[in-house]
Amino acid sequence: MEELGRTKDIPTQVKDPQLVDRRRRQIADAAVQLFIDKGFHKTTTRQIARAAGFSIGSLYEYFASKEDILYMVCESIHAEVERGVTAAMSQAAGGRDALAKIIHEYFMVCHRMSDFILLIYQETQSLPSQWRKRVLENELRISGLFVEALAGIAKSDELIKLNENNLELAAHNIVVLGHMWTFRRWYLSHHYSIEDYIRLQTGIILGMFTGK
Amino acid sequence: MEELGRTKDIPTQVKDPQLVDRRRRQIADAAVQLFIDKGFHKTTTRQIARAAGFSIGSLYEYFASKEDILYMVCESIHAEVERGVTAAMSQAAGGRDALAKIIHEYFMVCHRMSDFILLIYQETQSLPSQWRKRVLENELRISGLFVEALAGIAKSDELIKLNENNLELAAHNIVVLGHMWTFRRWYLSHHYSIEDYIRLQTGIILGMFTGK
DNA sequence: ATTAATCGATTGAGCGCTCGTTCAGACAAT
DNA sequence: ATTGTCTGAACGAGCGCTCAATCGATTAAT
Repeated sequence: MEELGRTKDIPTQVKDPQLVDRRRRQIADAAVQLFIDKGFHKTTTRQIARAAGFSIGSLYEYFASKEDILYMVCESIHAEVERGVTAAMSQAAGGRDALAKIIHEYFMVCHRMSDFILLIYQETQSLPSQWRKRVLENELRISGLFVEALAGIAKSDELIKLNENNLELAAHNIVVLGHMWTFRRWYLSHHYSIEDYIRLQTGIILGMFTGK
Repeated sequence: MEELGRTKDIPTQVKDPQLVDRRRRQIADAAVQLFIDKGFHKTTTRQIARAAGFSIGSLYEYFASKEDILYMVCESIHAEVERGVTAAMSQAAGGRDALAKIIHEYFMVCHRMSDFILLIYQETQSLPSQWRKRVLENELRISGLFVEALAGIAKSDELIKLNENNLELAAHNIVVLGHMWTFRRWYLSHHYSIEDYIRLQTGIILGMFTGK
């Protein structure tokens, strides 16, 4: 988690922008772990402040509300996921192997960010509506990356069964099957290693497109 | 929602078992709607009692804690889903059409129970651990129904690519792609009707198994 | 060089309030 | 009179958030 999302819309009392950024990073890093461990509602603002290393008063110099903190956490998670996904895609060449490669990289991102992705599934509903909307836009933008990638691959390969609707839905399926490793790991991780999971799912997913 | 799950383990002060069942049903029906609308943590016990039609004191004759109510709600949702799924499977004959039929029925269950399934995704983490475990067992049992169904179909059809691991994972995939309609409906329902969704996904899923 | 004034950043006790839960008593049925 | 059920006022812990006070550093005045 090296970069905050677009959080410039969150108001603050503090003048120095660099300081704002540094403090918000501290807060986000502390908060995200507490949210993962105990959930958003059972985490108190005092705990966040203490974990971040300063007082409750200071915390409210950088945020207007507890929900603002959750929003920033969600933004930074999505920023990190998006970075991972774009990195995966820039590495990929063309054709079928490219798809397998992208799936592998993306699923590893999901594996690495398991707790964070799960948090978004569980706590997005706790956001005020205008920020929930933004978080869903992030989610959609990430899915869009897969739509583009699939479209590119479809051109350079004989993947017949991909008309427009089909392709979009297939992209969402891939995204969600990556998430599945996070929200079903209570079962999956006891039966498959991540590499097994990726190998099996890749086979199944490629089957989606090559079926006669 | 016509039947409670196995809730006999929830303690109560009240002697008459029929009354316990009736009151708990009242409470569950009231609570589930509040939980869906506002979330578990933002729903108060007083609101639940009022919506159920009696006082806060009575509510605590039938439950020991707010979490108990959530547990019963989750149980009854899973009971309803399981009923829907078993009903779908008992209708199905054999072969490929059977699979398509099961998918159709199951996805319609997900469509009908959208809010409820979403609630389980969001609030399972709020349960005390011994009950969270039970809820996940329910989820696993439902997935198991699909494993059995797929195994049965695999015998009576030429679905080659289904070794044991593959089959189990494919079952989970179907379950999750049904859930996907619930937790991505903010996007999907604006682009596909439920019938479109089922038709497209069925094509994609069948491709999973018939790939060369 | 020393002091005074100013400023942004930080603090934490405390405010007002809500929550989940309890319990002493009311009521109804037998 | 006893038992089973229901009531809602009362409790007190804990919440998000505020704000008057303080701190430390930088600047201005002497």
